[in-house]
Amino acid sequence: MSKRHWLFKSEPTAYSFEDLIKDEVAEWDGVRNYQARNMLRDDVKEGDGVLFYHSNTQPLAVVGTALVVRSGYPDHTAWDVHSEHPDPKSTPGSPIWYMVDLAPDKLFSNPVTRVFMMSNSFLSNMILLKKGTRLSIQPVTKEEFEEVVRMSNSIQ
DNA sequence: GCCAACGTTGGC
DNA sequence: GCCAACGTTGGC
Repeated sequence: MSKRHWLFKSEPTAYSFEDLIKDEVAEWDGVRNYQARNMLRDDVKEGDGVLFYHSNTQPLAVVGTALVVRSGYPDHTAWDVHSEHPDPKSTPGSPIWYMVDLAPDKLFSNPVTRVFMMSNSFLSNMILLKKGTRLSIQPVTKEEFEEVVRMSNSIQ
């Protein structure tokens, strides 16, 4: 089983990369989209690499990398009526929603902006850069992951 | 099972 | 603030 790579979106006003650094480990809870759920439940594994992207902000950018430190497990906030995203249909006995745990890896000294990424033809197949995609958990290739890291290092 | 209405995401 | 692109809901 080789390591996979992902891109996780987060609105920094809700949860930023700085928050992740402060917290050291975060339960990536609250994902309520079936496509993203399936990846969290089945495919996102401990040790996988994550590009951490800030959405709905300025500048839009990948701001660092993170590591998956726990593979998919049931999102217990779903059956907590006081949580941000309760779902009464999900129960401990038959969970619907899943999450993983993330830890920060590298904070980019220079964020890789969406505009910069769009200028790089190597990244043209990234789901993030396609029009209208709202998926908050996305697979990226090893090459795309490494290219974004390289772009960050290339910025003066 | 279809599809219109509605709500949300998120770039611009 | 606008609106395109989706996902979900619910009437039929």
